[in-house]
Amino acid sequence: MNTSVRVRFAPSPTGYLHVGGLRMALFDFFIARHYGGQCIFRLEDTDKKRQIAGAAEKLYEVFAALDLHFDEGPGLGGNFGPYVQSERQVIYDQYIKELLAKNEAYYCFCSAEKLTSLREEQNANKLPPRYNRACRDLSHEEVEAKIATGETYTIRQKMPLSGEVVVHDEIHGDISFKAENLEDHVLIKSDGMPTYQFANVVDDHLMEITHIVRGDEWISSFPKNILLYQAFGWSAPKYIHAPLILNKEGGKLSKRQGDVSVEDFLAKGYLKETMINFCGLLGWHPKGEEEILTFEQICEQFKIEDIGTSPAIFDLEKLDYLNGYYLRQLDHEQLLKLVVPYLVEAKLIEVVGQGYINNQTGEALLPSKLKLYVALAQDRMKKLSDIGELTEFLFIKPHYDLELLKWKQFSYEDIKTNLKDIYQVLENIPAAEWTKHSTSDACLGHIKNLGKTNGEYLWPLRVALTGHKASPGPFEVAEALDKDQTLVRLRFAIEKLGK
RNA sequence: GGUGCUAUCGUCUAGUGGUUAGGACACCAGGUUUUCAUCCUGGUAACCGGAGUUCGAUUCUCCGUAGCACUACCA
Repeated sequence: MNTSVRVRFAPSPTGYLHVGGLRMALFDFFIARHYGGQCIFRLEDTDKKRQIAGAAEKLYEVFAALDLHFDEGPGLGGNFGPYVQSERQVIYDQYIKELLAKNEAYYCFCSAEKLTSLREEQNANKLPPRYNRACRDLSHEEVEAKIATGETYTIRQKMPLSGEVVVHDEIHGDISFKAENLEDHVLIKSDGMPTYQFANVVDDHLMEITHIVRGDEWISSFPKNILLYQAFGWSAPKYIHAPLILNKEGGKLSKRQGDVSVEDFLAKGYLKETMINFCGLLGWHPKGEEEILTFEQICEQFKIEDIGTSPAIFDLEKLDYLNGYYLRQLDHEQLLKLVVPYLVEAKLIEVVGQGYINNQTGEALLPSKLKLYVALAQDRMKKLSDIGELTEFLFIKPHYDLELLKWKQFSYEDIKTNLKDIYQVLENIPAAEWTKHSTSDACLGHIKNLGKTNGEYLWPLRVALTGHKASPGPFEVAEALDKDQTLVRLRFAIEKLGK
């Protein structure tokens, strides 16, 4: 018997990774890594109506993008396979026979229509909708006869008729349910496939899972699961029901509202560090006051007993903050690499061999220059996809209203004079010495000598270079642009003012 | 309707039978040689309600209220 911690992430094949799913998987990883165990991936594809081709591969891709790697799973190997439930049919067949033999389960021949009308009737009479156990006490002969005539059937679990079932959750403590509220639920569907409730328990036992982390929505089926373990005579693993993640309105996070698929977040340019840090903090909190944590740091700190109990709202503002923070930590080389696909998408550049071309002008762009462009946006980015909007003015001469050049109550005449003045100063700086420091020193020195204020020179200068009311400072922009382009833009502004 | 879970600033949360109830995001103000952003400093802001236990409850118990989940041959 394996004594180390084993946890599993067991998604159904929905075709994408939900942020709630990521949070669950993350908790699994944190536990596995903290307590020194294995994290297993198992695909729960027992619903034939919801089959999606390549679901496991798609999920693997997302996890790979997040640098998260399972220890066992389909295609990964491991001694407890197969790790796809649809490939485990013989196992379920064997175990349901055992349950039947132990008289812990029974055949049910009630049709779906019959069950539906029963439910409707119960609802109409304000009774709790529950299976009436019509087939629970069928004799062996009756069952044989029905099967012989080809009647379809399901197999249901025999629940206790009275008493209380007390189950223990690692964070909620004991939870008790009255037997009368428990239903003889279906274990094997009429197509022969197991339900989640059955496959899950059998697989968790066979795969020697020690800790089950799942969402709070499963609490209501918790007693059924425990009863199944008991029916088999197995000891149950520890259960951890983690709080749900809600949207801003306090409702369920759903695909319809967008913003639930991890792929989408990644595509928009949220970094893996952000997703891991942010989702890791949903329903769990470190002991200390530092909230910016790497995967490794969380693994080190993560304790099961620190998992919270109340639902958490997925706060996009904090996600943006966190992503901005991680973006600012990147060096320019890393940032450039990450941002190139977004610049291409924004049609600002094209990648040609090892270099780039400015898609707006058709001119070649040195990587060192592009790096300067990108660096200008770094402090302002919330996500990688912001890059286009933030740097567009560098690639193409900006259009702006004349009025934007005005600084406070200065006249166009004043602005024009100042711009011409600054032009002179800048023109005198040799191209080879053109840096943000040299331009800044020269301009600021000049303004100071004149006894003027920075704003009356620098505001129009900045607008002339960027065309925006909010942008990086003029000297950084001038450096990124180079001397020629800076002077071109200045002349353009001066001409504009001349009209 | 039934069953269950949950309840501290707007949000994520820490915390305690006696605390100036702490941090982070957001927000506001000031500073950082022009704007925006960054950065720094400061600030506003919370224990759902009612009983009970107790010298004393935000903390423990009960009731209520609210939110959410489940209530399928879906997971």
